[in-house]
Amino acid sequence: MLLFEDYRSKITDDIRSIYTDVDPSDVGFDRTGHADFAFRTFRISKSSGKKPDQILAEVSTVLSGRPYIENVSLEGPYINIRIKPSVMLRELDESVEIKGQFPDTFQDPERVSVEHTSTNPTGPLHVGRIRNTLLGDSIARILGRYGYRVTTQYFVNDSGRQIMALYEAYRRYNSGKKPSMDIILSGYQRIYGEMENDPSIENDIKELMNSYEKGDVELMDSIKAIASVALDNINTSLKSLGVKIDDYTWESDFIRSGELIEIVDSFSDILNDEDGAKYILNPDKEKIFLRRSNGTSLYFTRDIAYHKYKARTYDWIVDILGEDHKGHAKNLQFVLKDLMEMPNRIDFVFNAYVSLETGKMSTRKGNAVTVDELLERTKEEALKIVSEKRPDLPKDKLEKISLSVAKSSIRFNIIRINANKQVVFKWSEALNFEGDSAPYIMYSYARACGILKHAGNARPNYDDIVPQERELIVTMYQYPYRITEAKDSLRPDIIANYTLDLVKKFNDFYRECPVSGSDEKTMGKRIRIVQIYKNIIEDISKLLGIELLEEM
RNA sequence: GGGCCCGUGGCCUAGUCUGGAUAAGGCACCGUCCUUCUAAGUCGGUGAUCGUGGGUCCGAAUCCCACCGGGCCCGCCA
Repeated sequence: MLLFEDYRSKITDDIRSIYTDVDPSDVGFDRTGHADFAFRTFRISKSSGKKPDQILAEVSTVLSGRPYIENVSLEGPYINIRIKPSVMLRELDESVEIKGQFPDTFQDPERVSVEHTSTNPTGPLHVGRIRNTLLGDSIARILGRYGYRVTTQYFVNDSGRQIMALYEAYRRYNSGKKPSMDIILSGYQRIYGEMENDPSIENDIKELMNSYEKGDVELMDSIKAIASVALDNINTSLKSLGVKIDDYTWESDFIRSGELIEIVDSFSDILNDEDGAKYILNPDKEKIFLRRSNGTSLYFTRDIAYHKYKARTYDWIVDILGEDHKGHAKNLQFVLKDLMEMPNRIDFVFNAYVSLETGKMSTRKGNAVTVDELLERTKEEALKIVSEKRPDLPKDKLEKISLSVAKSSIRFNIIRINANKQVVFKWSEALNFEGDSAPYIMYSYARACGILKHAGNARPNYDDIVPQERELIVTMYQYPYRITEAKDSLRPDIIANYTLDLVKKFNDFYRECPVSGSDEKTMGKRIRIVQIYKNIIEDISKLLGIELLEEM
């Protein structure tokens, strides 16, 4: 959990001590610039018959006794509440100075698993997939920041039909050659083309699945070896964006262990049969198949086993899935919660698809922008720009800056959009580093570093706060509320959009409030403000995967 | 046919959960500011029937209903 002075709760509690029936949603941050907090009196006026100025008098009586309240005033039907900026600044400063961060985190014992990516190892990671990756990675980081003990998970498919096709392709076309991503991918694309005219392929795949399911260890190992080549390639791409997976689980592990058979057997009471295939019914009377008629297992059953595995270690299971998995997730939820009565909290986060202007992305059809390609081109573009802007810097520094800009931009552009919105990938947007972008944030950080480099020493001071300072302080103060919101709704885009708002406030401050050269009291105050800002941007950068630079 | 998601200036996005003060940013376009801590920045301007039509409410981008447009799903695939 997060530790900080929660004025919103305090104010809400005070108001509710007078009007017990007040709706907490009537007390909140004001977004219109009238105050810090606003209390809407409509409902209380109606229920109590009191006029707004009577309500103001009563609310003022309670709130004016609080040391953090600056003033309480009435504007139409709104009671506007302002917090003393010096108190907020002191709160921020002491947290940063003493705890090293604002807000401070109290380590929660609860353990959380965040599964993301889990893409089939059949080809290089592409732009359509990393939306899932980056969502999951940021969610994991946000939950960790909030205080949970978080582990990221990747479920590796080395058992499905697609992987058998991949392996069969390698065996037919490239047997004996050292497997590489190119060889694997081209074979995979080729076999789906030839399958239509050559029924022997289908038969061979079926045969492979049978041997596999019977526990042919040699076959399992061979397939795992091929899948590993693709997985290594994917992992290299993940690493290039700063994504780390803590735990890989292979689907084949549950076949080897015999657990899948136990799971199907455990449903014997409600199991139905269709030509030897086994299924159960969901509440909508739709069939959920658990085993094929030829006895081989299905992804759904392997996923049950995987979730049983996760439930042994984690209190809270979070799965990031493509929106095409909504049906799968609904059924999984039904089986785990209703049938197996799993007590763990389970949440699914869905991401809508990223398409190209030319249509859908597909590994099989070779119609996709890979992560490596995206990173390469973005880096080139960044290098062009930074070389123009900073001809004074040496080559290696320019390279370093462009790489950080590229990684950060890619992550930020994807993460700042609400996950259930469909996205069309456009190079013109990916290569734009102006406006609402990662470099905008990074640049403001570099400016903050510049200020601190130029400023001298001065004793901290919290007095005589001017409007631009106040706006920045209030926005920084809101940070823990935004972390909490993002954690509750599992939405990193909330943090991304908050950050843009925060940077704008910092830019206003930067323009209007010189630090070095100002009198000692003013400088003492502004150095503290800049240091807090720097600290919060550093904190946020870890949540969003932005690589900050002291100069750029 | 059934289910889920999305629709906000020319383009992209926030706000929708929890209804409330002038609908907030960015791109593009026009104009401004580098003798002061980095101009990847700043300030100002043009530009929005919040998909359409009903309804609820003192009050609707936000809630309800219908419809339209786009996406996804409805496999013994994953």
